[in-house]
Amino acid sequence: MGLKDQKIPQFAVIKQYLEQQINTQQWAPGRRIPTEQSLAETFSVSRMTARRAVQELADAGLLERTQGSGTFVTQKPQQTPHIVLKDIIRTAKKENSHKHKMIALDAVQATSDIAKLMQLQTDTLVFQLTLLHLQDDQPIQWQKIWVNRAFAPALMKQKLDKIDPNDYLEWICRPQKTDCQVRAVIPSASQRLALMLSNDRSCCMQLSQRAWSGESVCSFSIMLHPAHKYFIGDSFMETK
Amino acid sequence: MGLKDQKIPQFAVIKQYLEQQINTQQWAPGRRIPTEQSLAETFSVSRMTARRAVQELADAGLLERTQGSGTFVTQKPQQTPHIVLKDIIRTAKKENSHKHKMIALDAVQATSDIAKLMQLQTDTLVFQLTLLHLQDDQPIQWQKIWVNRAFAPALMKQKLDKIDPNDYLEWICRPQKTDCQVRAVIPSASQRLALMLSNDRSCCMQLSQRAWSGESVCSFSIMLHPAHKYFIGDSFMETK
DNA sequence: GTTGTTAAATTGTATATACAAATAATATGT
DNA sequence: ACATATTATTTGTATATACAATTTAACAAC
Repeated sequence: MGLKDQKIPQFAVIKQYLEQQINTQQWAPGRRIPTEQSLAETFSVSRMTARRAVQELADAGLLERTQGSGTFVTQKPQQTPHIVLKDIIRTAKKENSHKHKMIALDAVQATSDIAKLMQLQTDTLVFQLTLLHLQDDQPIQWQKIWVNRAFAPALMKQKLDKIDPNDYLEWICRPQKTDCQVRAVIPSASQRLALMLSNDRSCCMQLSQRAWSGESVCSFSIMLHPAHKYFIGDSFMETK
Repeated sequence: MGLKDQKIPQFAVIKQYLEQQINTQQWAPGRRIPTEQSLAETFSVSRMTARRAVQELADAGLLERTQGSGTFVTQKPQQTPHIVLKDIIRTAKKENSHKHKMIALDAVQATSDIAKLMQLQTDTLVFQLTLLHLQDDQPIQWQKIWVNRAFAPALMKQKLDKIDPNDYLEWICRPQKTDCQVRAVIPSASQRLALMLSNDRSCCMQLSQRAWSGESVCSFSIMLHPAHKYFIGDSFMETK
């Protein structure tokens, strides 16, 4: 065999060719690309092999296919930007610079708002935790958690001064899915005090998160971060 | 044929079965799933059909495959949540409830900060636009845009009262990539005035976005939204 | 026991074929 | 000219088969 006999499969070769045509705008968005049959003949492969190349690019969103009509270059990449929600607590824990402080721990009746969010009856008993997270002894997050008692009946028996309630809950509930929301808010007086925000003209990034296990809500959590210590997205603003 | 003879293809049936086994934890993460051959026999289909079901779930990230060994349920220790950055201006435009107002339009020398962000020499001339976006005649976004003149030399000749500068820039620059960042900020006096925020105890969600074309930055934009009119993520807080 | 070889099992790539389903183009009938 | 029917094109689903590549297990040699 020749020296250059790579193990690049043929469908990958076709895929590469198609990608190149699309990315270099040789094939404008909306334009129809060669049929599977045509590609198969051009590259001397079977239709199924050509099909795989086209199909995978369609799955990736570069192409759109309609039965009977053909395959077309996707009109709008239409990239609504995605961003990752960074978990500064987890980061701090990895650096061993994290501590937490329990502020309050009660069993209370769910308000109608909380009950709705957690899909429980109003006045159902839920655990309510308030805590403060510190990094290098500086407050970075004020957190309030409401916990569905069905998922963590022994919560109040735990040594929640030693172990982070979030870790305990994750261990117990094993949530598979989460809802998230990000808002900018003005902290209350007590929150400002806890976060040591002297300036009364300060605001916070509030992260709300609902943890699901199957069809039930295990917990609902509100996390408040001082705005100057937390942002989300790419960190291009502080390059150099 | 029977009444219930749906057009559900067989690979989809197998896919559904596999998904169910995984989601209900019947097959724990890390566990090995039946081989293609085995699935083919169980469901009385050819191996290629069974393969398709497995492959598509692997592509979706639910399964992991290794040649020679087998197919396994993916272990996902934790999922860092992703959220989409909603573009309320685009939404408003679709509802025909959008207007915009130019506040300022100049050619200025880039400050060192802006120059760094846009990868230009300090003091390079850039266009600087300030505008206000309204939905149903209510201000929803204050925006400041810095534009690389190389990408839009004729910008100031446009009728930017009629056409949204963002649309013009997208048309001209055709950005392929964007950097994004979200912060909570306290608006300045002029911003508060423009956004009609009477309360001085209000804060804003600030979205910074850098648009790239190839290796160059076409524009940098800061978008300020009143906190009570803008959030990102899932909208579970206002269900019902 | 350790090492090397062989064999079996499993996924990966590829082909040739057949028919179904949806669309687009063409022909037909009035 | 217009509506209808037919045909051709193109993608979608499915099968049967073959061989390659990789991993795991079993076995043999030392």
